[in-house]
Amino acid sequence: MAYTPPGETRKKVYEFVRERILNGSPPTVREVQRAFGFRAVQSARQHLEALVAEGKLVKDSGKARSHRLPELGRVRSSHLIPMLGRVQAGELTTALQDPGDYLLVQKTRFDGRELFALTVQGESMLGAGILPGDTVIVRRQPAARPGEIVVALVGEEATVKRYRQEKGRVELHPENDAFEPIVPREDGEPFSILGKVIEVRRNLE
Amino acid sequence: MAYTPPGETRKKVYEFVRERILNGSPPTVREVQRAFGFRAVQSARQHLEALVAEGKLVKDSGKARSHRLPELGRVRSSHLIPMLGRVQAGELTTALQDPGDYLLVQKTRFDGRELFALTVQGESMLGAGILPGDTVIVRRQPAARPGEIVVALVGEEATVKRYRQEKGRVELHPENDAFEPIVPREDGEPFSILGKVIEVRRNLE
DNA sequence: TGAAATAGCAGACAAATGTCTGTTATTCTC
DNA sequence: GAGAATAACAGACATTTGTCTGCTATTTCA
Repeated sequence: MAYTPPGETRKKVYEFVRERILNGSPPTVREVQRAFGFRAVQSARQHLEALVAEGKLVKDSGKARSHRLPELGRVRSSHLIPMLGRVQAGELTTALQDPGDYLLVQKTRFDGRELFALTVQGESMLGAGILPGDTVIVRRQPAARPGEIVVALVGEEATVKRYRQEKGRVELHPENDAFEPIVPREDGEPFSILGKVIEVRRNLE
Repeated sequence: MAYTPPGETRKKVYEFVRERILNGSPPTVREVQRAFGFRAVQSARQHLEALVAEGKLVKDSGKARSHRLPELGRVRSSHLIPMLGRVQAGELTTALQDPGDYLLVQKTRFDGRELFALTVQGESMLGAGILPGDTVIVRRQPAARPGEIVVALVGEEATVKRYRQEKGRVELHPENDAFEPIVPREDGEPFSILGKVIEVRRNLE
């Protein structure tokens, strides 16, 4: 590779490695070498070592593909959660509408297996800033506290509502005057709580 | 390691590898060996090969740490984008409020470097389902099409509004009757478009 | 009981990968 | 222009890691 101004190649190496790390496969020294057309392994290694010295990368000495991003210690730990298309009655089966649909979320304190995502249908939660087409990320749990937004199974349908306790009984409230609250009836369909909505995402592109 | 019932260890190996992959460092065969106390490398390899045969894992033959989750091939490709605290006048400098704040987004067709995130302040976009505290993900671009939601720099302040063209001039419209549209004045402060809002996220936890 | 399947072990080899020493070319700075 | 700093190259060695062949033990099932 021809001589390049100081810092120029360094920066590109960083971006290359960063990209690879984020995509789940940190490169080997020789992969960096090939990617940049260096004729010597050492050329790649030089840049990598410098980046580690600068604190832009972290490395486990001697191990293969061990470059990491320092920020990932704080920020990474991502989970893939399934996009559920339909929610089957009773048990929440992980029946995927499109088996290829997964959502990437940052792990905080919950385990990824407890999470799933749904696409919102209908306008019953407009007042809470949840629009049709929005994606809600849900943590499975059988109960909720008043005021929380939940996904509940009413009959055979999954619905997003705000959980409330009125006059000693639980109710599911929409946030849109055009809709009626759902109250449990002795004769009619009961409802069960599938989980709590912990995040809302809307794609505008 | 003592003999275990068929399938039992296999399952644990899968979970071990899966966890490691999701956390960004796929294990080597010998790391699996050590993790399970196998006295032979082959014992670990046997399980890994079986998992690949079952389709639960994917592997690049001959390469170190090359086990992957099949889903990731379709879904991964993530980017870390910075959370901008303040937006400085004129140029959008990447001045981070909290340098440790990054957001993980799935890459589609845009480059990660063109993206940043902002926390919404104020209620001017309530009507569009954008609430105070929401995070908007923005793609940097100097112009927009009518109807798109943009982040614009008005004076020294960054603001989220809907971009419109009325009577032949561009305007920034809030979606809340309590607020007035922003129109460019010859005497007053001009505004510039920083980028287009491509995603809205709200944390409810 | 005996064959088939699965689990695990032993030891080795080969390829991939990290690391090292030394050299040359280009740019920057004083 | 000389020295320092950076970039790139050459060739080698050591370790890590993937892969292979052959073996024993336990379980399953006909």
